[in-house]
Parts: sequence; structure tokens; C-alpha cells
Amino acid sequence: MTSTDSAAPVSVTDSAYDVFARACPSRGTLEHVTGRWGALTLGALHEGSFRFNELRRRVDGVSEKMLSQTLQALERDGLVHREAQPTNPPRVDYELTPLGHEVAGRLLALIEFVEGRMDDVLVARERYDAERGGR
Amino acid sequence: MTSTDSAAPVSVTDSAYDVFARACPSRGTLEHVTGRWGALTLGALHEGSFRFNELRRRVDGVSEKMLSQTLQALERDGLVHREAQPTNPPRVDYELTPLGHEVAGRLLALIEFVEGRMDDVLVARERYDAERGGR
DNA sequence: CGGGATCCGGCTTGATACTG
DNA sequence: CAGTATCAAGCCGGATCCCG
Repeated sequence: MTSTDSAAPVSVTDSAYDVFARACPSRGTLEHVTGRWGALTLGALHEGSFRFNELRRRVDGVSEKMLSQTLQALERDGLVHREAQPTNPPRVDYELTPLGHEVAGRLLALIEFVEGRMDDVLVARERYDAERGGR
Repeated sequence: MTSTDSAAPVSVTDSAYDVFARACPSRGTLEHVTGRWGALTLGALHEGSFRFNELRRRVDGVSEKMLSQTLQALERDGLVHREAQPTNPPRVDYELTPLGHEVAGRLLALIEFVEGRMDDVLVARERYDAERGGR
């Protein structure tokens, strides 16, 4: 809402990419999922249900604002379910929806695959840097 | 190289996230892969080998600079192979490495899954907006 | 505790122009 | 054609304050 934004309630990482969102609607959701905090949040929630500040601890380095935005975006996309209890102090639990679990599963498959091949990547990087970085 | 950057030859989307790259090396590669242009580029290259400007056409909306940076990052990670021929005019072809194909495959699996469920997502979004966006 | 609103700095991006 | 250098602008993301 800082500038020319007015219609969209939540954006997170879309504002500048409306063009693409229009051309390909899934792009927006994909950005939420694969984005930095989205991926980490899905990864955390894949292991169970957590409260806001529990998630903050698990998703290391995230600020309240970004976690809040990320959760809203994922909730809006139907990947995360938010359960608020009007107790005092308030208690809010977040968990993945069935769809969210499926998405998280595929995402984690990709992540784990890449992590499993990091040694190859590291070798490739060194070669690349040795050839071009030297000069 | 705009400011405090000096050691890393190529960054694309890392400069600000060094902290995380340090904590989890795969994070950087993941960002290259799942990032906006990275994903589109891998998707395009998954279908075959292409020249620079061919890719520019296929990856709609990408600027020369971003395509160049993206390709360099992916090449550095060992996911893309660059074949330059010293002819005149110069001809450079890009194609996925075997590792790149595996990664692209999993990425596309995720993307296609999300695209296949976009109707669910859209419904969820409308419900969400109806409840909270109304006011 | 759970989260919304605001301010602000810095990185990322996108045109443009130039080289080989 | 295949890129690189420069420049300006814009968005992301963090810190802070505040409310329920």
C-alpha cells in the first residue's frame, strides 16, 4: 500500500510482477512457495502444527513482518490453515492443508535433491571460478 | 559490484542473503533455480538447446542483463552448459547438463502440480478475499 | 502472545548505450 | 549476435511502535 497499490489485499512478492501474474496465474503462487520465506515456512510446517512465535524460532532469521506476510499469502492460496482461538492470551496455530502438504512434499523433494548434489555443484563452482574468476 | 561487493564473481540474488548462504550452501543454488528467471530459464532449456537471443524470446520479459546473470549463475552451479563458437557473428548455445535436467525435471514437476491445482488455489483466494477483503 | 502500520536503507532490476 | 557497464528507480525486507 506504499504507492500505487490499492486493489490487492496481500502481495508479498507480486507488486512488480503483476504482468506475469496476469500472463500466468500460477506464477504468483509459485513465488510464494519457492520464495525464500515461503519455502522455509512450508518446510517447517511440513513437520507439524505450530504457533506464530514457534514458527519464528523454526524459520530462523525471519522477521515478524515477513512471517506474517508469508503466512497470509500461503493461507490465501489455500496451502496453510490458520486456527485462531479467542483465548487470553491469544493462541493461533498454523498447519498445512492437504494441498499444502502435497506442494510442500514436492518442494522438499527438489530441495533435498539439490542438497544431495551440492558436492557436484561446489565442484562446478570451483572450476568456473578458477577459469573466469582468476582474471 | 555496485557497493560493498568485491569477492563474488556472480551473484544474481545472493548479495543480500550471504548470511543464509553461509548457514546453508544449497540455499544459494535453490534461489537460482526457483527464482523468477531461473525457473523460466530452466523450463525453456528443458526443451532443448538455444542461443542467447532465442532464449530471450522464449523467456518472455527477461532483460539481457538478467538473462545473462541467470545463465552465468546456472552455469556456475553446473546446471547449464555454455558452448561458444568463435565464429563471426558469434554463436553461443546453452543447454542443460545432466544434473540440470534432473533439477529442471523436479522443478517442473512442482510447477505443473501447482498449475494443475490452480483452480483450488483460485477458489481459496476468493474465499479469503471475500472474508477479509470485504472490509 | 499475535499481528498491523509505518519509515527507511540497500539491493535488485530494467533501460540505455557501448564493445567485439 | 552476444554480451558488459552505467545509472536511476523501485521493491523487499528489517526495525520499531502500537494495538487487541
